Amino acid sequence: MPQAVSNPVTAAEAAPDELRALPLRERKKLRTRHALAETALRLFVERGYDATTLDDLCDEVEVSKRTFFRNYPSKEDVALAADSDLWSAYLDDVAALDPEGPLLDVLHAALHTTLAALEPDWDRRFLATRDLCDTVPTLQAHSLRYCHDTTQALVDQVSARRGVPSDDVHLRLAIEIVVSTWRTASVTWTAQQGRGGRKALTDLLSATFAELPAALTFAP
Amino acid sequence: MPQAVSNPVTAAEAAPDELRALPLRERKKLRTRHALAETALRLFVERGYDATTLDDLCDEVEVSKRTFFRNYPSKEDVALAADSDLWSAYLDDVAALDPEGPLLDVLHAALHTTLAALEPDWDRRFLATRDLCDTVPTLQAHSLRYCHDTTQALVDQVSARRGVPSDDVHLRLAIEIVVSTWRTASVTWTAQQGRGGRKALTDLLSATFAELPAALTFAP
DNA sequence: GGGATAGTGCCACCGAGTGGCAAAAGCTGT
DNA sequence: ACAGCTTTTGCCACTCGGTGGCACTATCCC
Repeated sequence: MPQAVSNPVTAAEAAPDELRALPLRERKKLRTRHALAETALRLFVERGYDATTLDDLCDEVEVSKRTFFRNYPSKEDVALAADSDLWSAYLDDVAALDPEGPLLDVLHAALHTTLAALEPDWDRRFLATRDLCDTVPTLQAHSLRYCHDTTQALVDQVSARRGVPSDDVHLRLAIEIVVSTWRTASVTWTAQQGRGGRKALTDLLSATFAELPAALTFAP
Repeated sequence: MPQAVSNPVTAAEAAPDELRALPLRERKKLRTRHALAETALRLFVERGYDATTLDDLCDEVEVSKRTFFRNYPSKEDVALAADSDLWSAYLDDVAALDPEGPLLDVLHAALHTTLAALEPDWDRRFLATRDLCDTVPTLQAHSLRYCHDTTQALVDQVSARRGVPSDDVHLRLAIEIVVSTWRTASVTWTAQQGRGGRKALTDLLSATFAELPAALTFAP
């Protein structure tokens, strides 16, 4: 009697190295997690976000809806996995940093570090996610919530690290500006369909940071 | 046989002046709109956002759920009516403005104009809304979407008005910074439970704008 | 008055999200 | 290899937010 294999590894997406280390159970879980995010992004782009039900997605990935919700708290979150990857890596990187010098420069530099370390196909996923956000209001909303949560987490982290009170206006302003600058750079990059890849994005980021002083006195 | 009055005016919230001008049908509709927003805010604060179902709300206001959705597109939107009031008034005010001088100053001044013109009880509603946002993630998300939509609308408006291309980096940066500054001031105001009322809020806003240059070079 | 024109209520329906429990898969010992 | 334990999964029933359709009522205009 042939054994029913529940989660076979397809030849295409074989052995992702680091996974080999983990126990089998964890590997399986991570694999369905990735399959869910990947398939969700594909379906959302192909058929549209609203037109794709979670039942469709779960059919495609061959898991139950219950399993989906054990991996992602909501339909929005699976669509925004690329955002989540960015911000959680960024928070880790900033935490691992030696916080010397002007805050804006430190956070700017850390962002470059984070971008450089993301997986190669993050570009594509992030770009697709941005397109989705531009057409689906609730995705835009939740994407902005990620920014906001990151802002708050950064405020807490920096305030704890250096002796700044967490309600310091300069602290919050500076961090809000960092995130706004990132968003502006990313909007510009997205507007040109991500042309130039990640290098173009990081260049754009630096250029946008450089324009901050001029923006304060901008008088068209 | 006693006539069934569908929407009687309670003594407490009588004749709001300007409404008298409108045709009866519109007046009724506006009244249920206000009742929905007012009651929703009260119930959300009293019982919690998630614990309050739309059926509860509709029972209280004595309208059908269908009628609710003819007035507000979602549960989030009725909770964020105060945000919506602010931003739509702001967009109108900026549109009616003569756009001379540094953009940041113009938009800052317009925000004061808007705040001064809002109804007296807007303070209370806005403060309650902010508290809700701090505990309900989806409200936070949709509140941020309002900010983002306003940002985008301002970009379009200013770019059309003056000869600036709508993808100009300075333009977007400046407007993002205005909104970030507002959010920072409003967070500070909320953190102290809105002490000092609207005057304190506008003072805080000016003070926060004044700290922008210092924030760029902030080095704790 | 009477007919056009909203706005409303009701009903059936879909999809997102949750709780509970039994089955299965993986991880131990021996 | 097998029994016993833990973790993960699948299934079921359920709640609630949100939509479409249609009949009904209230307002408006003549």
